[in-house]
Amino acid sequence: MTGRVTMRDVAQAVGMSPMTVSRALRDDRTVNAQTRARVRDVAQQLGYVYDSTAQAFRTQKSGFVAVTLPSVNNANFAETFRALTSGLGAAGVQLLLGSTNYRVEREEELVRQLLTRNPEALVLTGGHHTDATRSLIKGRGLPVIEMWDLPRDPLGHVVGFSNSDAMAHVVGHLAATGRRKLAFVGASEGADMRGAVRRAGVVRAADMHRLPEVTMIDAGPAPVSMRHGAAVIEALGRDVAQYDALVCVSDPVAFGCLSAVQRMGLSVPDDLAITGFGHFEVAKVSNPRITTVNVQAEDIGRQVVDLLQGIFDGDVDAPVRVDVGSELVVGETS
Amino acid sequence: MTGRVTMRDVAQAVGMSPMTVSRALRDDRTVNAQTRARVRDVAQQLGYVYDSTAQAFRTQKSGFVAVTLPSVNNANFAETFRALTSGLGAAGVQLLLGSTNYRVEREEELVRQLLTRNPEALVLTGGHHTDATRSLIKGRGLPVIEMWDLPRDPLGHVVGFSNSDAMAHVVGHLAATGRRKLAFVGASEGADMRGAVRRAGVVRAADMHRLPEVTMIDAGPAPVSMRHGAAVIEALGRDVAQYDALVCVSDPVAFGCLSAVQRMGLSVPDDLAITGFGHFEVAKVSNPRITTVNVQAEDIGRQVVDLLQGIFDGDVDAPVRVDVGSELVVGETS
DNA sequence: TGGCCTTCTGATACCGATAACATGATACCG
DNA sequence: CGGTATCATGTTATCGGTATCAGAAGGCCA
Repeated sequence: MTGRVTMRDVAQAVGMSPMTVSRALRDDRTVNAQTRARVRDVAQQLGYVYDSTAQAFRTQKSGFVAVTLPSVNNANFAETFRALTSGLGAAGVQLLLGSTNYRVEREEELVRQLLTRNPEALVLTGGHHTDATRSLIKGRGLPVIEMWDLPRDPLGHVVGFSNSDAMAHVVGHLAATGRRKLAFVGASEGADMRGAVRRAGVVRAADMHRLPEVTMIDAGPAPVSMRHGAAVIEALGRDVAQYDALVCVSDPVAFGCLSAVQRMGLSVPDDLAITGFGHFEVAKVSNPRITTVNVQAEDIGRQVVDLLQGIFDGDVDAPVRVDVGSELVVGETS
Repeated sequence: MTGRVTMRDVAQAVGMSPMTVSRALRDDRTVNAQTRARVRDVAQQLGYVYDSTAQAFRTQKSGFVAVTLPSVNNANFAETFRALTSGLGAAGVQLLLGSTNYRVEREEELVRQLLTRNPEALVLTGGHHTDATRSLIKGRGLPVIEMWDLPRDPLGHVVGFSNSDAMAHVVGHLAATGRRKLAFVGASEGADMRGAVRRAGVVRAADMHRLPEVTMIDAGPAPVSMRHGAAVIEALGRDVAQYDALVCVSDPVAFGCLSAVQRMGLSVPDDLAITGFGHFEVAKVSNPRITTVNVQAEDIGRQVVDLLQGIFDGDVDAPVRVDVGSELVVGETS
């Protein structure tokens, strides 16, 4: 019934004012060293727990950075998130995470919700948003970073790479090694914009290299993963042999395809090349290793952290655009 | 300079008191329907954004549930988290996520930090905590749920399964199919308690089945994944053929082992059986499919949501213990 | 007509920390 | 020794919602 322990209680116990307690707990040097120590001791004894909500309210600084990801269940996004957490955690900032399930409407809802927590910055994955999302964000003085893409018309800062260029490298590599009849394996057209950009990149690059039209193989609604890759190839059966190469939207999909292709007795890369995207662990360990694109998920996270730190320190005025690039990693499937 | 838009501003604009605005925005039916609509319109027009911090402060209800996970970059934990997010999001609760990197000291630090946000419940992964963590939690009236384990001496509620029993099933299966010389592939002894429990389960079960002593193969500090499994087997070389079966701490590790074993020309399961844990996607798609244990990560999340809902509704008094069980899934590697 | 109930709205205080300013005690200076 | 700098602490007001109680307006009944 005594309710929670507040600074007032601690103050009373040490015979000082709450203000002194506040200062002591924040290690303010204007407070006498002995007093500081005593306050800390007593606070500990009383089981005092600092109330960040009250602080956030009074100072109008929440200590939160809001982040949206399409999905946590994706090693690359998870890696970015990990880098964000450890980088910002050191700065005393907590992350507020939301996942959009690859849908911009869901993102809108999330942003609406996250903004009510008064975050000090907003980090969005991707550069496609609903108009409502855009207008929610604009006007407010809130720093915004879009990551994992290089949007044409950014909301604020950007840390990403060109999905389209990355795919062009993959297609260039395949063309150079004599592959001509390509199929792209990805999610159904629809919500997943990053997937769509990759697909478009493949088409454009194939065109540039004067390859025949790229066949689109639909592995189902996003997110698509190993089992979808495997299922769609199983459904296709031996017909898959008509292609020289399967260009997959991600490594998990590529692994699914690889596995299914091998099961039907075809040889990779002899009968057919397969490429992935993202440099997931499975691409390095699978047998054969999958040709893929390294996107430096962790680096994206780190760059975002650096940028945020600069913003909080007031060192950033103009919008920043960081291209972390990407890199073709030739494996044994091509 | 005008600062943020508050309820006061909205109230002024509609010529009513802030209290009425507050009620209107919360859809309180005691407010006249027309007034409600008008308030909403005006709020929208002024770009008013509700301040959850102020609400949390005044009502002493944060709208947060704090969750700790060993790692987000793990499909099973990510799946549990997804289930929690979608289940609790519907109830208007937001998740505060922290990852412990499989270390109890890090968990302690995290819990300390999370508690300052005044969460309405705390969901921890696993049943091993530092004494400081335990005392931080006890005493406070905060509902606590430990998940993914069935701890002997729980802090509060529990939703999990027996890692040890699950491993016993795996070993039983191997013994029944004539495997005798087992090796366990897992992380170094140390922080990861779930891994340690699995290891102990294997040893005990092997003993029970009168198998020779189980060899421990150390794949490095937690978390161990595909590449660690592959690396440790590569380092072992053909010596691996002395075992009848590799019992791996997780599916990714098992896949790494499988891949390395295949690369050196051995056949699975003819020369050697391999088992995993967790029913990860890779186990279903790999070639051959990996014998594993299905742990229903999503179900754990759902059960935790149900439990929390019960707690918030005041329907739960005594500590609840839910065993979601686990199930051996025999694949093609054994 | 008076009394009472229903419907809607307002006034006030408060949640816990802290910014901003004020104050009391000492020390130190020429 | 008066005056000013320095150090340590206290006082007051405030951040933006909302619980609680009070009250005005209108309808209904006997």
